[in-house]
Amino acid sequence: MRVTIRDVARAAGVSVTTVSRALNGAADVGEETRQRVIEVAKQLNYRPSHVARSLVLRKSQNIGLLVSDFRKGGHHFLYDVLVGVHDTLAEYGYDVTLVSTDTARQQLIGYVDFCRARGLDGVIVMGIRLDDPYVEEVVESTLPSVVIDLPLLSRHCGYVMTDNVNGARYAVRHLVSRGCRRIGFVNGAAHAAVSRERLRGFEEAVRQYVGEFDERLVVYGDFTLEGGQRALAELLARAPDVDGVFFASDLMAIGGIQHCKAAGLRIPDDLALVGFDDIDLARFVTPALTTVAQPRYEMGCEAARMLVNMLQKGEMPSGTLLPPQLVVRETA
Amino acid sequence: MRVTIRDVARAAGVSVTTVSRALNGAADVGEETRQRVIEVAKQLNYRPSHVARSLVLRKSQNIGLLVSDFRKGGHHFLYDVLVGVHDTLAEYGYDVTLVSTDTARQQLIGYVDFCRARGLDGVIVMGIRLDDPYVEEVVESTLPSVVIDLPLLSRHCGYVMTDNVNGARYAVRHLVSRGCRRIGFVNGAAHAAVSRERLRGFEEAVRQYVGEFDERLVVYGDFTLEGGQRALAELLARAPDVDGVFFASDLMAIGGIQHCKAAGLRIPDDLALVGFDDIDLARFVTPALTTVAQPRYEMGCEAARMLVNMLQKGEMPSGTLLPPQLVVRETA
DNA sequence: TTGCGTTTCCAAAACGTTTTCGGGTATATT
DNA sequence: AATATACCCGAAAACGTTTTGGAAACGCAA
Repeated sequence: MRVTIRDVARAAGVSVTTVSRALNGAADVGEETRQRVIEVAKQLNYRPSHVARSLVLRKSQNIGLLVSDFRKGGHHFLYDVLVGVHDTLAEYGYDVTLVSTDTARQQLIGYVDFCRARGLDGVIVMGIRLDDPYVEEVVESTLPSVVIDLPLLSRHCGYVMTDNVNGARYAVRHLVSRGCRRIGFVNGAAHAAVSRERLRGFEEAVRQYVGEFDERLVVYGDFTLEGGQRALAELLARAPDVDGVFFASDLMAIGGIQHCKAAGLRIPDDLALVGFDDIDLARFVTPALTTVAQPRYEMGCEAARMLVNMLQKGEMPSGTLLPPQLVVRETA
Repeated sequence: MRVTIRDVARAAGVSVTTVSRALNGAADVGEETRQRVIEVAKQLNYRPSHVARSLVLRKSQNIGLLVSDFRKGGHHFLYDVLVGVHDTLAEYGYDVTLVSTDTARQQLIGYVDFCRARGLDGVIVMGIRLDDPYVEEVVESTLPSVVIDLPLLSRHCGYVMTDNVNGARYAVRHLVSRGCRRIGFVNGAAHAAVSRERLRGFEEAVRQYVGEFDERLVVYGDFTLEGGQRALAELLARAPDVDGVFFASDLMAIGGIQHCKAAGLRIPDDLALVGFDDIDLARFVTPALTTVAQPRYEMGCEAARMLVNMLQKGEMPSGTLLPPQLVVRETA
C-alpha cells in the first residue's frame, strides 16, 4: 500500500529515527547515511504523511479560510482575496481549507470548535459583518486569526483592510480637481465598518477641500445597484445643484450611471461620478467608471503574512491598512 | 490542553473504547452508558480530532480542489464552481482544501503525490487545459477525481461540463429566429475542449437551420476581449454580409460590441450578437448581452456529488453534461 | 451443576510520524 | 592508559483516535 517511513528505513538499513532526521535536515546524522536515505526515499517515492506528522507535532500547517457568506455578492472581492491568501500561504508551506460559517452554524457549534476539531493552526476571516454574532467569538478566541475588512484587534486577532478614509479622500480630492464644488456621497450599508470609515474620509476631505460639509448630501444605497439608483435620485431631489458624487461601491455607482442616463444627465459634465472597489465591470461600463481601487489580492497576501508571523515568530497581531489607488476613467 | 477521548472516558468512568463507540453510534454499548458518555462529552466540549481519526481510518474526509491557474481570468467561473463544490461537499461532511498546480509544480512533484501526502480522499480539478501535462496524470492516477470542463474519463476519473454543443445550437437557433441568415462564429482558443464542442454545435446548427455551412465564417479570438474585437474585424473583412455572430465567450462578445460601436454598426439591427457564459458583465454592458448561461454553481455541485458517490458507494465515474440556458437581452 | 448465548465492556494494537534519552565508536585530551 | 568529547545512531514513547479479540456477567436451558 502506502510507503511509510518504516519502508524507507528498512530499505536503507537504518532506523526510522535516522530516516526522519535525515529527511528533515537534523544535525546528528552522518553525511553519507543522509545521502543514502534521501536516495532511497526518492527511489521509493516516499511522501511523509501530513496527518501523522500533524498528530505528533500538534500543528497541521493548515489554515482555515472562513467565509461568512459564500453566495451573496462580493464575488470579485472574495475571489481575489482568496487567491492572495492561497498563494502566499502556499509559499510558506501552509495549506488552506475552506470553512463556511454556514456549515459551522448548521452543526450548532462555534467556528472555533469547528477549526479546532480539524486541527487548523489559524484562520483568516472574510466577508463578516459587524453585526455577525461570530465577531465576538473571533476576538475572544485564542485561535490565531486575522480578519479582513473589519477592524477587530485582540491578543490573537489582527486585521487588514484598505485605508478607506484615504480612499474616500482621494475620491473627493479628484472630484474637486475636476471642478466639482457641491459633492454628494452615496454610502453603503450603515452597519458596515467600511461605510463608517468612508464617511469619515468623505467628511474630512469635504471640509478640507471645499469648506463646509452638508450632511444632507449623504444618502444610503445598501451597496446594491438598485440602491445606488434610488439613492442618487433621492440625493438629486434633495439638492439639484450637486455636481459630483462619490459612491461607496462600484455597483452603486453603476446604478448611478443608469439613473443619469435615464434622467438625461451628461457624465461627467452635468454630474461627475466616482466609485469604490474597481470591480471588473468598472472598465467595461459606459462611460467607464472612475473609481478607487482596493488592493484585493494584496489584502489576501498581507493577511496571510500576518498570520504566519503570528504562528511562526509569535508576533503580536496588528491592524494593517493597505493604500487604495485612484484609477481615473471617464466618469470623473 | 486539548480535551481528548481519554478525558471523556475518565470523566464518564468507562474505557476509551466505549466512548468511541457511544459517540459513533456503535451497537454494543448499553443505552444508559451511552447517554452518560454523550452527556459528559458535551459537558467537556469534546471534539474528536479529525487528524487522529484520519490517521487510523486512512481517509481524511477531505477533498482537494485543484485549480490549474488561479490568477488567469475566469474569476467568475472558478468562484461559482468553487462555491458549489464547497456547499455540497460540506453537506456530505467533507472539507475542501485548495490545491494549485503551481505549488505542486514548484515542488517538482505530481499533484497526485501532493494530494496523497495530504491524505486527500479525492480531488476535483478545474481550469485545466487539454495541453496541460497534468491531464495524463489525472486519467492514469488511481486517486478518485472528477474534472470540470474537460471530457476525461477513466476508471477513477469522471467529468462534468456544460452541454456546449447544445449551447451553441441554442445560440444559432436564436439568431436564426431573429432573422439572421449569414452567421459567423468567433471561437476561443483552438486547443480548449470546449472550443471544439461549441464549434461542432455551431456547425450542426447552421447546417440544420440555414442550410450551407461556410467554414470561412469561423475565426478565433483566444477568449479575450481584444481577441474578440480583432476576430470580429477579421470576420467582417472576410464576409461583410454577415448579419449575426456567435461568440464562444462573453468577453469576446463584449469586444465585439466595442468593435461595432467603433465601426458604427447598430446592434442588433446591422449585426446581432450572442455570447457564451453569462458573466456578471453581460447584463450591465450596453446593449445588454444576449448569451447562453453556464450553470456554474450547479457544475460544482454535480462534480462534488459524483465524487462523493465514487468514494462512498464505489460508483464508477461518469461524464455528465449540464444543460446551458439561453438568456436573451438586447444584442440579439 | 454445567454449558451456552447475549450483552456490555475493556486492554491493547494499530495508523505514521517526531523526539527523548541513551548507547556505542572513534577521536582528542590528560 | 585512562578519560573526556564529539559524533552517529536506535528503542521506545507519544500524539488521539478506531477496532480487534476477548472477558465478565447474566440469563436460560439441559
